[in-house]
Amino acid sequence: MYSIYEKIREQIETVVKDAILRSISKGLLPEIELPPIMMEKPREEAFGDFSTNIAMQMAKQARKAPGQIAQIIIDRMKTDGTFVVRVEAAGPGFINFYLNNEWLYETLDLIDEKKEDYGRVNIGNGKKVMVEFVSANPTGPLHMGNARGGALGDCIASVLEKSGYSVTREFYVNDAGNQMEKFGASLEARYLQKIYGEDKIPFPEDGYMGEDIIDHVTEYISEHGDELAQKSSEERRKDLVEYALPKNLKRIKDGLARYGIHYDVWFRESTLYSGEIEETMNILKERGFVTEKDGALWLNGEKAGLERDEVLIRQNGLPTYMAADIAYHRNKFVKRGFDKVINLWGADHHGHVARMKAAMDAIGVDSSRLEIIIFQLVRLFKNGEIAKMSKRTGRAISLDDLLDEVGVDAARFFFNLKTSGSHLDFDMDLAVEQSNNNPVFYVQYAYARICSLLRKLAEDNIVVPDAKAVFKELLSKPEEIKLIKRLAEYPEEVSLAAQTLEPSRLTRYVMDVASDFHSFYNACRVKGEEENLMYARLLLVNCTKIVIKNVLDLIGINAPEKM
RNA sequence: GCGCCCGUAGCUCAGCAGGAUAGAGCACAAGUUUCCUAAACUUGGUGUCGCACGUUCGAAUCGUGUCGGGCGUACCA
Repeated sequence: MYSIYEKIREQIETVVKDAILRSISKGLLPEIELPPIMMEKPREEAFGDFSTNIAMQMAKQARKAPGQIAQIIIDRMKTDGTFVVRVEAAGPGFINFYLNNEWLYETLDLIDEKKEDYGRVNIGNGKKVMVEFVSANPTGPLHMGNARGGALGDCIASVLEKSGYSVTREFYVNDAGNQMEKFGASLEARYLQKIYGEDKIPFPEDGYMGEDIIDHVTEYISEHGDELAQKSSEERRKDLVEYALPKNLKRIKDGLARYGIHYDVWFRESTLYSGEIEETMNILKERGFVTEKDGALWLNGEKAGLERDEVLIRQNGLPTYMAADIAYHRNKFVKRGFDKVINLWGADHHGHVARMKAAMDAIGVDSSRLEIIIFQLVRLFKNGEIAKMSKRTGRAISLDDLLDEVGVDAARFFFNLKTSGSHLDFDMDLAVEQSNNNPVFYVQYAYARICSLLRKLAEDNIVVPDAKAVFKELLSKPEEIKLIKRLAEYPEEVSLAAQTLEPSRLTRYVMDVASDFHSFYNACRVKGEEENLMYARLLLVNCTKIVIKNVLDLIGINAPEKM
């Protein structure tokens, strides 16, 4: 068992199902096909600990009023040997269950037993899943979009790991194709401008405007001089790219490492050019998905279910980004055998989603195995004003800048505070504020407070007891009960975060844990209480510590023992 | 024009495999510390769920239309 919810769900399902079957056999309900019995937590505490809407689900088929059905079921319900102490029909036909506190005390046993594994669930069954994220162009520094995608992707990967999937984190390095051409052309232009003067050499219209390009050539010249001016353009670009690309990649790698992100695989686009793109194009040809026109090779839109045709191989013989990407995804699924692939793309790439999915079906890979998460872009706020970031204008606020200003914890926390679909305004002033306005501090403070309490008790040789040896039934104050209920939700939260691919719910969850803890702390003393009560509370405090730590570890945020 | 995302309290957002009086945090106001970290807690009001139709016993949640904001619509990536 990994979760008390699991146990309660089983109990309620069994009890309800048995009651329904008994009712049917007595002719009180018609013989119908049973809908799945859903257990939910009522919004209001007054509606019991858990409820089910099964009576309403059955109403149509059974041709009876939901309230009536609920009562029939309840009258035949046998709850011996379960947590359930009272059942009632309420509202439009809900069946509400009231539990004794035993399930809460078992929660503490479970947390104490599992410790850092509390919250681990198994919905993945070891399935191989890849999360590909950030995959920033190695033509410049990481920007805010990468920062959000990075925090999100890394946490999604962590949540899936906790949920029983075998996870690979991957970064796709676009070290080939058109943008490398543009990168080379941009470097070359800046190089020649340095030597002959800015007004003498035009900068390519679609070149990379960033300061970093200039920095590269400045460094290059100081290390290697200006003899490249004499060489051919082709050679010049090649040398400059070979100089700058590894530097950019290292910077990206270091920046992400600082951000707490470590990849299993850095996959280079260039490796696809020695056969795999061609192979993939041949498969598309064989399956009849391509047409040739105007000297180019196209993906047939009509056949693939797209609005229009898409170029795969240009007139000049070079594959498009899309051709490489199809080959890349074929590599993920076919060559490397991932059951499921999750890609994180910024909103500016959403147009590519339908095309990639269609392309997967076209090469014979079920496109439902490819999940693409589109996250909305970020607006950075500082001093109440929008702080612009743009790789093109050269006035970019990079990931490094952000981390310098707000730190890793705040960045990761804030980027995981909202659902990926929501537009995100990042308030840099709030992120560094050391007050209760700042949710990062709020949560970390709760943890530090717990650690401090434990230290104080340890000074008097009072240590956390074994859960089994504690009189847990002494925990009965509203603040204690509320906190334990919250802790009991954790595995469920992990499971939901994995299913919806929304780690933001864990960030919000840990804020709730912190809040419930602070309330408990203000209402209940530990040190100095009667011994049995003190140990019971001490156990609860330590369980809270375990849960907060587990969540913070999961989302990659520091849990400070002192603040 | 077409496509995708978003529109819920003054602000930032949850809720959206339809279900019980729509929730948090912030802001604002008043209180709480001889006591384990007051970076904390307690109490207080707020909503045409963008708008309009439709499906349903029941819609913030599903469908259609519409308005507003963002993004996309290249032989760019």
